[in-house]
Amino acid sequence: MKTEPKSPSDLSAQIAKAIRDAIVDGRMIVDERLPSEAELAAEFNVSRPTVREALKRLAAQSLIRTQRGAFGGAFVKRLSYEEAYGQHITTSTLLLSMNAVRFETACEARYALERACAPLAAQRRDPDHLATMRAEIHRQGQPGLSDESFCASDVTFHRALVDGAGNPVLSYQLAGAVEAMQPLMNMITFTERSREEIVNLHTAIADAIEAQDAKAADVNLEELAAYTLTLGQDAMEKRARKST
Amino acid sequence: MKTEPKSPSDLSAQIAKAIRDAIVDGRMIVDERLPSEAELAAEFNVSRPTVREALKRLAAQSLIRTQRGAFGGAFVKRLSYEEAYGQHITTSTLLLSMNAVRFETACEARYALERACAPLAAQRRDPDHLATMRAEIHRQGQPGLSDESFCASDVTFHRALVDGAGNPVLSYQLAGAVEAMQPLMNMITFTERSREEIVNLHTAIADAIEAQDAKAADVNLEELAAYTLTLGQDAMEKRARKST
DNA sequence: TGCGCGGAAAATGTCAGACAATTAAATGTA
DNA sequence: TACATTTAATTGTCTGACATTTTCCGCGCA
Repeated sequence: MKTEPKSPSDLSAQIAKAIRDAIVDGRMIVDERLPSEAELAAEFNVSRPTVREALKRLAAQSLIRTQRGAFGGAFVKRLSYEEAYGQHITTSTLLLSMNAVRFETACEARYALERACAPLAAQRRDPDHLATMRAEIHRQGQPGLSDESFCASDVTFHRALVDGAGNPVLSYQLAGAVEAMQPLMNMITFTERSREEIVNLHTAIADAIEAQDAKAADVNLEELAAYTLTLGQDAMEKRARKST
Repeated sequence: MKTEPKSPSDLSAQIAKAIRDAIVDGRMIVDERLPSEAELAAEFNVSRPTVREALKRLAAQSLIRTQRGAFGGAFVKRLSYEEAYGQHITTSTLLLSMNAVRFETACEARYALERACAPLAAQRRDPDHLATMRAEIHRQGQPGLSDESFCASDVTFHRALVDGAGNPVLSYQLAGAVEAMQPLMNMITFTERSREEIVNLHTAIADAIEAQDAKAADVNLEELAAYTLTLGQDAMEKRARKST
């Protein structure tokens, strides 16, 4: 665990990088214990607070966990799907919101990815996820539902579709695309008319999955993508007009 | 920026969360300056080292950047695509390596996602990315190329395909899936026979993109997926036999 | 008046030492 | 043997100090 680069400042970043590298390329394995803070401080010739800052950086990335007490310390942490999901969603959301990504771009990405999942979801047809989809469709038909709740339900529906593919790696990669769209979708005002349209398409998609008809699922997803796009563009246009 | 949860220990995590929430849900905007460490310490009733640990956590997620000197401090950082890529790739790679994801699962996810990009790449047919693909195909045909280099070239080829869709959000989401596969692919020994097969399929894919023939691209990607899967399964089998 | 130069000030980066809190192992006792 | 107690190791936090970097402001000088 040597390797001290010579970039002048930010010792804690250098130390974090050295340890991170050791973890990423397998020189340290899951649940292995790191040296104590005092030992690391001695090893890198820095003070304990500096080492601690480095360790906190790694903790923020879920690379280590710490235990207090005797024979405690920092341990290499097994990255769980849940934590990876969370990090990915946070990053994706920020990426979209901070870089003023166009609605069309995000929408295109999201539906392209979802359409990749649909055939697998149809093939596997998981009853749990199908039930979730049906439940969310029902909720979306309730009158008096706020736009935000409608959006949240939409996200849940699509997450169920993605998870229905039964591939956790796929679910992880797509979690970001689906969830990060929510803030953009929240700008849309869903009229009764558009809700009906969406619910119909959702129903068609759920039916197709249930019937294991990948082709039909794809067609309806494509239509939903096109429809969402027009809704989004209308909303963007209205915002633009209002601000001028 | 109040909100102090009551979980007992780990003050720095609580403070980091409070600030992160403020950034994520837009109460702080890009390039806005955070209070100085001393001010934050006073605000949260903790010492400066504790505040610093919290800030380092945020820095590790590229949420803030710091500047030294007068009128320096911590600023909300605009998350760039490059940094988001990097974080996503690191997380994806660790997720796969630490959770013993089956080769089949990762492979299925990767090709499902790539097939989602292919129609867009075909439609847009970017000359730069096409040139990259051709160059990598040429490299893959060179005799004497190590397995590792072959893999690296394969990743570059597929990255070019994905980037060819011309959708940065899509590229970001897929970067993890493509790059994180590399360690798994590196376990495979590529015979001359299998390299030829792969190069042929790569060529067919590049041709299809160039001809804007989405259907042909999809078919060849599907075939490549199936072939990669058999290669991977062979390699896994050999490893299993060797270890028994 | 205009320009460069230097010091003051503000902020982060780093260090040293101390104490508190927590936990597991070692030790002692019934 | 089983249980309670001590002890040692380790992280969590605080205080105070100094080093370093950078900007701003005013001063001297042409």
